[in-house]
Amino acid sequence: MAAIGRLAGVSQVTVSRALSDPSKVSADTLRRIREAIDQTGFVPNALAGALVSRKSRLISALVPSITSIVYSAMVQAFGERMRAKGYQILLSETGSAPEDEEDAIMLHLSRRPDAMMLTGIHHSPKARKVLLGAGIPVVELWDVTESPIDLCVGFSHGAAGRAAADFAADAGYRRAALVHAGDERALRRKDAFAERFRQRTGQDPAEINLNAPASLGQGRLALSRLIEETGFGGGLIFCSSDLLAHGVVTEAQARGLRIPQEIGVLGFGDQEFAAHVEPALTTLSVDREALGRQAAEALLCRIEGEPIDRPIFDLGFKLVRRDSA
Amino acid sequence: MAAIGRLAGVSQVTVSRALSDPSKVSADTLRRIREAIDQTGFVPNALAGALVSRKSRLISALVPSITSIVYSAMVQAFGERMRAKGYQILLSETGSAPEDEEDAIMLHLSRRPDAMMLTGIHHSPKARKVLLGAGIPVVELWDVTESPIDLCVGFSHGAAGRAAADFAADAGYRRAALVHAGDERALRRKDAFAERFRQRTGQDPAEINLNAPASLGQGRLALSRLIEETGFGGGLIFCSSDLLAHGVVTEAQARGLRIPQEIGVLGFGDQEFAAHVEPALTTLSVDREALGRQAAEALLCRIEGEPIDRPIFDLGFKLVRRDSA
DNA sequence: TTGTAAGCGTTATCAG
DNA sequence: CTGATAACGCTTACAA
Repeated sequence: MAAIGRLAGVSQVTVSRALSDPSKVSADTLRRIREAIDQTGFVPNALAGALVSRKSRLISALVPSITSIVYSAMVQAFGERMRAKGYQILLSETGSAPEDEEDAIMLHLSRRPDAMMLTGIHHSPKARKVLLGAGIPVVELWDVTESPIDLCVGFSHGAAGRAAADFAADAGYRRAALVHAGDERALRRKDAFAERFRQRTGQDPAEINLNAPASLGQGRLALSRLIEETGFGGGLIFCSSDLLAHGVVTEAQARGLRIPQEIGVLGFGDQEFAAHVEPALTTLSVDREALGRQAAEALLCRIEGEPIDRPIFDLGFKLVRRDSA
Repeated sequence: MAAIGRLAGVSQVTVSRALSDPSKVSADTLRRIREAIDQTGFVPNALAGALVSRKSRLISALVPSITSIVYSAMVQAFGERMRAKGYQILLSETGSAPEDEEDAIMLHLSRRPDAMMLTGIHHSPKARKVLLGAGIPVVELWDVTESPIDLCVGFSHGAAGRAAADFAADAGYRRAALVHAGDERALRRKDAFAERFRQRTGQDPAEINLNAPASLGQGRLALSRLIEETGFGGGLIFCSSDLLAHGVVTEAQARGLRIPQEIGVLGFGDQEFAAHVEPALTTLSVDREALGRQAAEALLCRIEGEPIDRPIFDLGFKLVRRDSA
């Protein structure tokens, strides 16, 4: 900046002002500064700016995985809103291990983000403590709790599981099976489903825990295992994601099983393809974009010091009935 | 750090050393410093460190979209390798407009990343200039060129299109159609396919430009339009992504068209589901993880000052013949 | 509207 | 092994 100032015949501070608030500088000075910048290809150092102003304009975001459309669509909406407000996103994948999340949190905090977005409401005690001490707004996503670190935006997985079980019972299914990828929130939906389904029908659902990232191939595998290992002969299959549900549908068709007559398939997420699969997937719809947008909005309020009446945002879910169940 | 030093009875500099290179500090001092850090919940300020050391340990990555598995899988592999080496990823979506990319580049550069990853080899002249001036390693992904900004890792889209056309001609297809989402690299594959197919068969392929993000629904729409608008009656359909191909397959089945007897479907990418679709997709396979890993490796070499004999990495592609064509 | 001075929290350098 | 001192490149007072 000092060099630019010399070229434009002004001091370094004036260059700083021209860049951060052009209205504070005379039109002529501004023009000369702009020229000097164009000539030299000067790029201001945001590190130095953040250091002294204590505002990094950086938001950190921690998600289990970016290859899952579930999280990437949410981060996309989150990032879009943040970018519109002049913030950049520092994104990290944390996997599913809590200790990895803790490391990632420390690393992110060292960059002094203006706010942080976390996935889920389960964090190590140290992570919680450090986050509280950082004094920045924090939003926890994909779940709701009465005791968030700061803010939370999500929905109740217990309620989602019960809604799925009620749908199954109401639709007359007497048997059910649960297919899931082993992620913590999916487990809670599954447990809630099992409990409610048992109450309603007296039957225990069969269960396949894939312990692997959800994929079409895993979904096909799940139906095969369900039939071969548990002797599943028909009923409703509640999958922890639409991708698994799509796999189950594909495998059912390959085996000549009729959907929904012989087996019903209930997905989760209402991803783009759900409506276009043949037969179209019945699924629990979650608005991932709304989740991301609302999280951004809430953080922005906190950053700008606006009051928030209730830090818990329950965005709910919707059961979308199509043709697979 | 000064406060930690006071607690541990040492100077601020010693604290800095204990953190950056524990071997430079006596065991006893280290222990006292660690204790003080645990007590206070101190998190070092990487902004200040980066400012003075001129090493931010930040790598910026620019991709068109993170919701496309094509890019997210690549970024995942890239990020994994970088994280293992102690770097963090500053990720931004640039969309497809070159001027947005230019803005994103400036913004990223202001954070003084140690290296930068770009998607594609087409950038605005100003972007090129600024990048060259930044003096950091740059890798361009998903394409190869004889004149990269610094490094490039990818494959030839022209060769891919020609390989697809040769496959079609060799397999005896006399008619072909092209379905694509309008992205620049897909257009080059398509053009190369069209030219080669014309040479080989004397026929011009029909074409559907969806001008929308690839999705299962868009793939179904594409086949409908192909049949209704162009009167497509059979032949090979070359899709710009597996997702579109999956949509075409789904729509064909819904219409009772037999694959590959009546229409052949050739995808692009070899995504996870390609092998599990019914019928399994024949596709051009691109190793996205290898792309990300190789890009990381090349940047790491540059950062560490190791010599690179040839800055152009052509990772190629493979035609995987399955059942859809 | 512009300039001066101070300082953000580190690392690098040199000395002991 | 440890400490003092000087940057790094900005923003924030405060003064002119």
